[in-house]
Amino acid sequence: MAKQADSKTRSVRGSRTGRPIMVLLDLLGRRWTLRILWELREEPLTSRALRTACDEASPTVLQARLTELREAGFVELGDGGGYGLTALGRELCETFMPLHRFAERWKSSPSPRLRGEGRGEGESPRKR
Amino acid sequence: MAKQADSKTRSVRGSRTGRPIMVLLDLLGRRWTLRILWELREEPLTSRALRTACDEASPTVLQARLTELREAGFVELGDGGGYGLTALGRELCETFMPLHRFAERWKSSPSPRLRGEGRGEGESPRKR
DNA sequence: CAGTACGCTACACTATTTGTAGCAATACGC
DNA sequence: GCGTATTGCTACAAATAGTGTAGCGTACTG
Repeated sequence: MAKQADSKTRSVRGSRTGRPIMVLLDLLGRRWTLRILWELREEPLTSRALRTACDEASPTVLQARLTELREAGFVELGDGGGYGLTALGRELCETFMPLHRFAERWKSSPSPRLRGEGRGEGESPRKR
Repeated sequence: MAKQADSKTRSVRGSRTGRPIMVLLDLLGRRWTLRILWELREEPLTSRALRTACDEASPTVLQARLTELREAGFVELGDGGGYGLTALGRELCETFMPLHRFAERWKSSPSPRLRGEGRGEGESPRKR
């Protein structure tokens, strides 16, 4: 099925429009992708070190994500071994920096507790 | 689905540390999560409209993501029906705005073409 | 040569996502 | 009231993606 086209063109599920933001959103919305970028933000890591940093995620996915990220031009395999962000990848990562501050704020905010309001009225959350 | 604890506490795969950034990264690194936030950035949408906006994604995942996002306090179900971002969700979405610009720049940059450099092999293709 | 670390792959198993169908509750027109 | 349309939401089998463990081939070091 010729699954690999140019990583910017291939129409995976979640982005059939071809709009770059959608393709990017789809790429980043895969398991471990954001985490990998995050772990690589400071310094390059060897594949093994990256695996450790990512809570021992299975090498299968890591390898898959790393390949996608390399195709996208965000990550590269340094000649001495070890993965690092490209200039582009570093830019992308910068974009997520505010996320860290946001996460800190988020964890300390009160849990909204998901009320079944709207129209279910009263207090019957799941009765159907 | 009794497996839901507080969305900030539950230790899903990908975030066993409990560090908020990890939890957030894990939550956002699920399929459709980023897309949903993106589609909701302008105005609230009904579940059906959201589904249409997301290339007819299956209601199952959408519903799951929407619930997670509601538990996290990023999205809420308006009283008139229709999902919208909360103040917190809007903040989070702001964080991603630079992503749009980045995506545009990205699509027009040259494809790096993922060479199999690094170690020995000069041009052996990664066919499998 | 043995010992180690590297990038990467195989493969069986499990979890998540997809796609299609459909339900209950509300809102409108008649 | 009765149809009809829309809403949020769920069931469930099939497909896909991710997990976990093992191991390969290639450098390095001693």
